[in-house]
Amino acid sequence: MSNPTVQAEHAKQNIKLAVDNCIFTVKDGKLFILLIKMKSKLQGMWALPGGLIKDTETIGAAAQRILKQETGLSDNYLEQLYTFSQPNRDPFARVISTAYFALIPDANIELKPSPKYDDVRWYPVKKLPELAYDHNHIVKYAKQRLEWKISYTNAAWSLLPEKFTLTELQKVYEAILNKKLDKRNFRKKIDKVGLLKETKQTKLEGAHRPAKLYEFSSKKKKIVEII
Amino acid sequence: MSNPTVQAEHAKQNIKLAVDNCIFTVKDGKLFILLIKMKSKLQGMWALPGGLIKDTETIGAAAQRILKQETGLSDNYLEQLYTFSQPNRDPFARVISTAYFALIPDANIELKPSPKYDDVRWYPVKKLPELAYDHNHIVKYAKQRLEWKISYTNAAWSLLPEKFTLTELQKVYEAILNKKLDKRNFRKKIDKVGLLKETKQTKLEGAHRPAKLYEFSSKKKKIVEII
DNA sequence: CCAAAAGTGTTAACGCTACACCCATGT
DNA sequence: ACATGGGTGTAGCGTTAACACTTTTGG
Repeated sequence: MSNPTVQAEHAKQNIKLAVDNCIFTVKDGKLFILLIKMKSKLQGMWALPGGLIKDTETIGAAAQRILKQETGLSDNYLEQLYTFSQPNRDPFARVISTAYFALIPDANIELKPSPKYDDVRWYPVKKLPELAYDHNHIVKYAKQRLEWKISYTNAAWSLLPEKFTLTELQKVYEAILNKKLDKRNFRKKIDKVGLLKETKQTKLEGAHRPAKLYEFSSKKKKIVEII
Repeated sequence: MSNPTVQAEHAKQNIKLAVDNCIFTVKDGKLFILLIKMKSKLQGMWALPGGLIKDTETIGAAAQRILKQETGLSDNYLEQLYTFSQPNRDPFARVISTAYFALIPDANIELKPSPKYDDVRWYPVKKLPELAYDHNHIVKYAKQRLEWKISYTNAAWSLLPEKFTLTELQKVYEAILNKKLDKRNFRKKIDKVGLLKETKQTKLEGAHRPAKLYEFSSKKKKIVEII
């Protein structure tokens, strides 16, 4: 550190670095996002689950750590979204936050509210409350990315259980894109992409023909035009 | 700051925040990136121009400030790329860096090496030297994004002067995508997108038919499938 | 008149969209 | 037998990719 200018700049900087997670799931054909209810600062407001990163971890690792804390899940689709840096985004300190977004399968997950928060809940993204900080803005950004991801990559797979029917898959797409899709055309495309394989099992649910169950032939992330 | 946990975390964090710019241009049908030669730390190595962000500015503003310092240019296409956070990416301190990328028009720009650096140069991206920190990695990432941008948005316009010929435009695409394009199909697509308007001027250059000059009918950023 | 880049249309293959009926099951 | 969602094919249209010759200029 022989350069005094750099040293001076270093000394001056007084900024904290955080991560905020946009954790999505689809349930009953509706898109949900995980929110927490804040204690202490901004008490009672809903916000994205997040936290400061540690000196020795990457931001991605921090996001994963927090995802696991909130949902118990690991090894999911998790992707850096954007770094938000408005100086006044946090009224209490200069905090720059890197947002991540994660997709988790239909969540009959035991949410375990950590002592850090007053509550944890899945909120339908169509009717979000006013969130703390710039989190409404972050969620808006995340929704756009999600739409893109689901249309152009195989990320949808992360929202489904191990085995699923084609109708369930289609419902995931419809929930995220917020529009109806044609059943036959949808199946043609899925078939063309060729990432699914039939299982011998079927799913019987209600008074109608049982549906074939499918699984992924590979779980690698791919860029594939789907819709 | 009533929560002692948060306070403790705050107190512990010892991370600096920087920005690194990937500034591209196309010259003579080749893609270039702006690099600086380092003084002091890692002396003699080439690196992306960057610097620490200030307590009162956004990261984007920092990127713009640095772009202006290096090239004198402002008001260009400038976009956040990714935030790189490997704990060991900077051997001297924990520095997390948000990379930006910028496109500037064919650069007969007076590069003014700031006293911070030993040299500033345009490097052809096809033969980059080994760069400082994780900058080779950042550039790789930036190249991918650039390919995508040029294919699916009107970002190419940022690489051209006010008025330009269709062949010049095509050369920009060919340089970035690193492949030849069909002249007639290219022009059909450009025409369909409808963002250009003819001027009455032509450009005469060498012993052949002069080319019509075009300009943009709008400079707004748009998402448009082009190639 | 020759060299060099500018400019210009057509055809064939492919992909996308719209659309309607039979199937397997539970009650 | 009927109600419910599962499952399947085709025709028309638009988009893309491949391809070659004429035009305008300077030398």
